[in-house]
Formats: sequence, structure tokens, C-alpha cells
Amino acid sequence: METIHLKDFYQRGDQVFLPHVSVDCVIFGFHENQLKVLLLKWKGGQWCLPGGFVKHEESVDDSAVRTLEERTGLDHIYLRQFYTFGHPNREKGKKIPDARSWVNKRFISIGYYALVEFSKVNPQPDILSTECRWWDINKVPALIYDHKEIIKKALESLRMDLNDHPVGYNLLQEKFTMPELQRLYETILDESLDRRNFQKRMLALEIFERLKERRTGGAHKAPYLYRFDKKKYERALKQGLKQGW
Amino acid sequence: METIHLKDFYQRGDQVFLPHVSVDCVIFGFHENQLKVLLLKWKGGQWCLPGGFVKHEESVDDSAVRTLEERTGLDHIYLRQFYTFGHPNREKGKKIPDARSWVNKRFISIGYYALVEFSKVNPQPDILSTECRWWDINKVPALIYDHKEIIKKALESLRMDLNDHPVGYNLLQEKFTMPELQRLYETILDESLDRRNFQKRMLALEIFERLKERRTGGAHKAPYLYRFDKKKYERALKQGLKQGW
DNA sequence: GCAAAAGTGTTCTTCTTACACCCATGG
DNA sequence: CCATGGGTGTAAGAAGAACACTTTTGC
Repeated sequence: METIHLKDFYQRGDQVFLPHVSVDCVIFGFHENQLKVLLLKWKGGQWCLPGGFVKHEESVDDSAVRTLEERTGLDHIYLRQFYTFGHPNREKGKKIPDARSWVNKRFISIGYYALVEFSKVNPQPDILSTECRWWDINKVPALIYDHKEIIKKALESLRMDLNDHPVGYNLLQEKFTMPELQRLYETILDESLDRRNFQKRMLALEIFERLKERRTGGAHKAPYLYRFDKKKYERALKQGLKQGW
Repeated sequence: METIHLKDFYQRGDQVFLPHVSVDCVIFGFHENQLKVLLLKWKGGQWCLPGGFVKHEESVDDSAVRTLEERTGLDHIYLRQFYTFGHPNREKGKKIPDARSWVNKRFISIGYYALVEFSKVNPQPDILSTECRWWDINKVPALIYDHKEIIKKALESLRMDLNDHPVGYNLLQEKFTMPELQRLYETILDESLDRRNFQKRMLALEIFERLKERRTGGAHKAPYLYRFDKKKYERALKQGLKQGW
């Protein structure tokens, strides 16, 4: 992350970044059987999505990648553009210290969602914020602008993508159990699934490898551990999965 | 359509439009059993997608609607945002008469596709072009920038949307036959479908009304005419159709 | 009367859903 | 020893694919 002074950013940021264009990232994680989103607390006290601006010679995708890296410390993240928000009143209530700043102008924001492994993330605030932390998807606080709507649309897109993209690889730790994978799907879809049918369906995708180990330590019968078979997983990502759900 | 002079547009267009942001529209029509796209011929002789810019106080959606109206003469068009193209080299080979013009800068383009009733369209060139006409989707000429890729992605999105949106209403004339609807689906999907299964599936959607008339005049047995049942169609649009394909 | 397209219904197969029994573990 | 969660298989139902015969029309 480059160091940039706030005053510089407001006054001369447009020498580095395109005006009127921003990127917002809905970063999903999964922890303790809950779907989480990473949010930032503005200096004003309100919460918002991590976002950024597009450098003059930078691709929009790269700008999203950069934001992701800066907020999470991770690279090679699963990232997907899902919608562009372009209503002129989307930033209602906008207040920037310097009224003449380029940042004070209208912004069209390109929405990306990311899937990250919760335990690997080291949340980092940006220069405009004081705090960066996970929120339960069902307990998101009031957000600035249209950010609530952006999250809603991100979640809808994620649900759609679940149809033909194996999604656990990005959200779970390397080794995981079927019940864990099922919780993940149930959380994203917000519905409960039949244990036996779920397992059958998942295994039918043929992208998993069952290990001989089991997850011990918990109460009750120890479940098997699985991991993604990298080769088959990659192939599935390219071809799209067989239809389902 | 407002009259605007070309020189003004290049020199002072940024007083009206946002810099760095454009809209590209892939306008689909259906005629003589072929899927068509509406293209413009630039004054330089190359072909491109109809597009436009976003006014300072205008929503991006409205900007697309305006472009659509200007090129086709139609309003209330089925329109869908499908992707935003933001690579810095997407406009390779760009040549604008005035090198200092705002238009000469990099643009991020928000892609929309539209479905229109071919026979109702009155193609109109814009101020930058000399010709506006339909091209068969399989015979699209060389296009500027990344416009070929934009069409490709639009078509992919349309194919996806076919899963849960009844699409004929926007592309066919008011009254149509099942075989015609089938040609439309086959053209979009680029695969042939079984006549009997197709009809069953369509009728199972329960959004059609079969008329007593038949389409006479052609050779062979006269097929029935159908039209969309407006109420049921609207409901289906909102709820999404039952899964299929 | 023949070729070509359209109307219609049935069977087979596949996928989806529903559901029951036994096993392991911690308390 | 019992409550709870996990492993597995089977049967019924729904959805999709495959397919054949009859009718209409222009030539």
C-alpha cells in the first residue's frame, strides 16, 4: 500500500485516479457457520464497503484486486464483477471535507464481490477509515450511500453463481468436512438442505478428495475431512458445473 | 434527439457528459429466422456498437435508454446491463480528430443489451456515423475497439437470461407461432431443439394465449398464432420462470 | 399424391426428493 | 446409556429426452 496523505488525496487525487469512477468490493468470508462481510468505519463514524478508485492506466479489475489486497492482505483472491451502480443520487448524504475536491463529485461504482478464507484475512482500514472488521451478513449496520443495496445485489449474484461455480474452495480452509460445506451453502442460500442429498450432489461433482483423516475433537461421530482436487476443480471452474439447485 | 454540433461535442462535450464513462448497447432483433445486431458505421468507415455518454445528472440506465431511443426510435425497450468493460487498452487504435478532446481519453464502458421488435425499428445514425443498419449475428464485420468482445459477452448473458426470462415478447411481433418462437430460441442458443418438447415446455410456462387464427399463406399446414398473456407474462418477469434448459 | 411442416401423446430415462437405519462420541 | 450428529442406501416422484403417427397445404 502506498502512503498517500489525505490532503493530497482530496486535492490532487485526480492526477492519479480517474474521476467519477469507483470500485466497491463486497468481501465475503465464512466463520463459525456464519457468512460475513468485511466493512470499514469511516472517520465520520458511519460504516461502508471497502472500495477504491481506478488509476489512470489501471484496469478496473486490477483496481478491485488492489483494494482487496490492501484490505485483506491477500492476493489471488476469487473476485467477480457483478453490477455497476450508476444512479446520480446513489451517494445521498455525501460529505467531503473539501467541497471542491474531485471526490466530492458524482461517482459511478463498479461492484465486485470476493470470496476469501476468513482465517487468513488481516483486516486493514484505509486512509479514510479508522476500523476494518467482519460483520455477520444478517447483522450489517446502517451503511452510507447505496452500500446496503450493493451488498444485497452481491449476495443475489453469489447465489446465482453457486449454480455453476464450486465456491467452497475460496471460503473454507484447505481441509473441511461435508457438514461444514453444507453450512456454507445453507448460509449463502438461506435455506436448509437435506444432509444426504447434499452430500450426494457434492460428490457427484467429482471435484473432491476424501482424506483418511477425520475431524476429531468435537462431540459426536467424527466426520471425514475433504479437500478440493485442484485439477478437477480448475476444470470445473472453466467448464461450469453441471446444473443444480 | 438534441442537435449538437460535432466540434462542440469534441471541445465542450465534457460540460454535458461525464468524462471517462460511456455506455455501449448491443441491440438484438430477430428477422427471417436470424438474430440480428444493430451497428453503426463511423465516419472513418469502421463499424461499431451504438453507444453514448452519461450526462452529469443522468443515471447510467437512462443514458442507455436515451441511446436506444435515438438509434431505434423506440421507447419502453427491454434493456439489461450485463457487464462493465474497464481495461485500459480496450480502445486500441482510437483516433479522435481533436487530440486534446475529452473523447480522446480513456473510457470505461457499461454494456447493456436490448431486445427489440425488428419491424418497429427505424435505424438512425448518430452524429459520429454515416449509417445504421442490422447485421446478422453470424456475419458481424470487423468492429472497433473491443466491441466484438462486448457482443460476445452480451450474447452469453442473453443465453443465461433465457433460463428465467421469457424473451419472445420483446423480439417477436405481437402474434407469432410456436415454430417462430422456436427458431428464436434456437438462434439465440445456437442449437436445435425438439419441436414437441419445446412446445410442451413453453406452454407449461402458462404465459401464452392461443388464438383461433392460424398463420396462413405459407406452404404446408398452417400453424396456430399465439400471443403473450400480458398479466401472466408480467408476473413471470417478476418471479422468474421455473428453471429450464 | 407427395414432400414438408405442424399438431399431438406416450414411454423411457434421468434427476430430485423424501426418508430410515446404524455408528461414533462426549457428557 | 443416551442425545446428537455423521455415514450410507433405497424407493417414489418429477422433470427431461427420445420418439411416431396423423393432418394440412402447395406444388
